[in-house]
Amino acid sequence: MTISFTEENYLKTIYHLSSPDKETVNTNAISESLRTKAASVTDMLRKLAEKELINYEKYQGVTLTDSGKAKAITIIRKHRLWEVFLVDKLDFKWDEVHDLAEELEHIHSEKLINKLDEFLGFPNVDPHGDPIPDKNGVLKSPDLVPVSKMLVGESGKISGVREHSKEFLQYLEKTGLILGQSIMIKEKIPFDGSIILSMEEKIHTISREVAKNLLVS
Amino acid sequence: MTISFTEENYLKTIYHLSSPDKETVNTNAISESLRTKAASVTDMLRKLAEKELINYEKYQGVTLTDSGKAKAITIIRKHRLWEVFLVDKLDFKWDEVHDLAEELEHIHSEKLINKLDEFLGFPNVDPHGDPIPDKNGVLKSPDLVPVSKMLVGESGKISGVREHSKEFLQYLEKTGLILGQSIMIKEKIPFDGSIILSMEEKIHTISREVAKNLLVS
DNA sequence: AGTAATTTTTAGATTAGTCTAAAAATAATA
DNA sequence: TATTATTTTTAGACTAATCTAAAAATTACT
Repeated sequence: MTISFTEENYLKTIYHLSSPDKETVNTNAISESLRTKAASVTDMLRKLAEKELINYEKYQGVTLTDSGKAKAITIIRKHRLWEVFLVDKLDFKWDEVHDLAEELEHIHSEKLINKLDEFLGFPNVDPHGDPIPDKNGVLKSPDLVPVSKMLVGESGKISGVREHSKEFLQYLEKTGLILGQSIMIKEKIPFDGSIILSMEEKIHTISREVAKNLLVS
Repeated sequence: MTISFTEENYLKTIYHLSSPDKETVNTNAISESLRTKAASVTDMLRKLAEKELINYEKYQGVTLTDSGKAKAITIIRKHRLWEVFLVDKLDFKWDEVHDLAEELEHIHSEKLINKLDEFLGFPNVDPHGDPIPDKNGVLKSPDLVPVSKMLVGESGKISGVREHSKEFLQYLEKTGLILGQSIMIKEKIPFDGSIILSMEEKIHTISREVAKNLLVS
């Protein structure tokens, strides 16, 4: 069964929008995420259901079937491996690779991706700290916590981000809050949720928004 | 101006079908090469002419404009660089990379391709001996001659192929007629055009068809 | 529970790329 | 040159993915 570029994007989006606790994803969420209209989403959902890639009941939202989930995970694997390639081998910056990987993830060749995996040394995470599914679709996600959830006095290592926009990543880069850095929470401001932390002997203040999107282990 | 995947394929095909002596390409040649119907080609030609990528007069065939040619060369550059990557870095065989490169050549990023070029050490030719245009679209084609044109007693180094099918490349591989080998013409059989040559002290016979598609320098 | 607000779906249209069948132009040949 | 054969184009239709506008279903709120 062939699966189009567009269908792949829908599957990936549904995968990203579903969480372990609330698996079902609704039409509007998908349309927002893909910047299409809800009506277009409905059409596509019918098509994906036809192909048994999703479970779909009118007005009730969707979940991925096993085969749909497998497809989505393959795409994510490809996306993240390409990101590693771009950063590690071609010297791209971590804030430059997302859009390119969105294109590369649709190249159809299992052999290619497995050889790329090997070439890169079977990496476990991509440049943003996101885990890379293995050849069999197994994804072991290290459990990371957002800085916003840490308590005063706790420390940890920056290990991932929840938001992949260029703006956010460039801000982190500029501030020095990059993967691998150790931080310690000094103070939490109740008023606006901003957080004061120390890193390499220096003091930094980050907003609640940033704290929520920065993950430590 | 955006240019679609399909439009790119038409440009590339037109480029490949035009030769220095007979630049204009006709509808049927394109439709055969792309395995579409002539009617579809006509539609697309109108569109490409509209975008000033080709010169098109009804019933008179087409030529590429400068901008169309530049686009075609960029695609060919990408194709060939990806082939080098696949063979040199990922250990693909030279007969496995064509179709994959056909997909990869449509990834849109000048930065990517220039970084890839650098990563590969600015190669001059792809795994089949085809020259790789540089960043500015300059393509210096080493002039190769088909084995079929060589005279008895002449020798040369295998440096390219005219045909990229898996079948042909696998045949060459099996026979040992690979790039870099030195050969010497022993005899040419007038009856069927087949050629007897020596390579590494051994004698090989190749058909006219093979001789026409194997290039030496 | 009944009404209002929101979400989702249907209906009908559009664009890109393709197709078949038939018409028109060009090329080949008697 | 007249006729035939070939090539190319037009006309009209189809599919995938999208859209807008309106209808239907669900959810939220008195």
